[in-house]
Amino acid sequence: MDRSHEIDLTRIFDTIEYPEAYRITYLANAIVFPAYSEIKRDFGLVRAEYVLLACLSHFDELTAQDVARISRRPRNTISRAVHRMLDEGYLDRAPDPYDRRQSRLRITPAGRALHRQVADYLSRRQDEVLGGLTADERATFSALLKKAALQISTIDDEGT
Amino acid sequence: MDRSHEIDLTRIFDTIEYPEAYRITYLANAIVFPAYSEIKRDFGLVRAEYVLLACLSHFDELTAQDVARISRRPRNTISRAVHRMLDEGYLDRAPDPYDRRQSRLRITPAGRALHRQVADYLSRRQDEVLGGLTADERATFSALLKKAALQISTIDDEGT
DNA sequence: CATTTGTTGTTCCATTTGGAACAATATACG
DNA sequence: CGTATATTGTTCCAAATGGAACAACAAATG
Repeated sequence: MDRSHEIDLTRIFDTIEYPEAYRITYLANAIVFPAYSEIKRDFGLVRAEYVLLACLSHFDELTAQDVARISRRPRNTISRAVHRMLDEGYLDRAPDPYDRRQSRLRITPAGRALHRQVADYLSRRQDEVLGGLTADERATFSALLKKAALQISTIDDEGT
Repeated sequence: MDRSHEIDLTRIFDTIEYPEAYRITYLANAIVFPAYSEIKRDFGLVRAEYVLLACLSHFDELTAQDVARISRRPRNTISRAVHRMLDEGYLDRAPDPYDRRQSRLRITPAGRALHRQVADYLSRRQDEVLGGLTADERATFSALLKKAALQISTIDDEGT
């Protein structure tokens, strides 16, 4: 416990030029990093891998490209994750009869079970971090997060 | 514009097991990634580097360790960033007379100028993403983000 | 004071990462 | 129909990344 020069390191939350962006990324890091380390340690899963499992747990059939779009991650990282998860038996892949470039991915029961465990780690950390909010605050927060997140899909799809 | 199977990719915002965590990281990615790419392209700065500049723009003297704590990034990445920014003349470093393990870092005017440019990229993207919120919503959102962010400092410092 | 324990900044190394280019396939358009 | 353009999944490669170990120094403990 040095605290020798004793500065308030949280002051930057107010003074930074992009306060919301800063706080959002700060929160994201604070939630995801610790959980991510545990997940890697306990299950050997890399980020793109559990993202893939999460997506396939909530859509019953997706292409790799779909996953990339949902998760906003580069296609090649998803491609790698797909191979790995196929090898481990967490995924099934079937060629799309109508478009031979792509394949349709599905999660297996084993994959789903793994996802549930991983999701627990993230939920726990999420609740820890948001534990300081009242139920009302949290509901409001959650709703605003959703609104902002949906806004992005609007912005970034408009070029399409 | 294929949209061949036409799925609503945003459905996962509601069905995911950790909705707030998911939305937060989604927002963080959506804001930071595009800005980050531009910053790398236009200024050749890597993430730890502009984080370092941001910290030093808002505290007039910090050690590398302080920066690591503020930014929640591993010390070695900060160490690298310090060397690079020193070489480029964006930083000054002076040995701490009271503790010869550490040095005191300060930003130079050139560093500050660079930070301002970088900050613009992030502000712009932030405002784009949050553009869908009303002024009231945004104020509420900002306050809740801050509260949650501060909560983290509490949680994670308690072991100290 | 001596020894143990903790901290800082750094280097080393293996892994992860994402951009770019690619072949295969599909779509658009003359 | 045939040629140009776009899309999908993949491989290649260079770069960024973070954990672990390290030396130098400081603080705590007996």
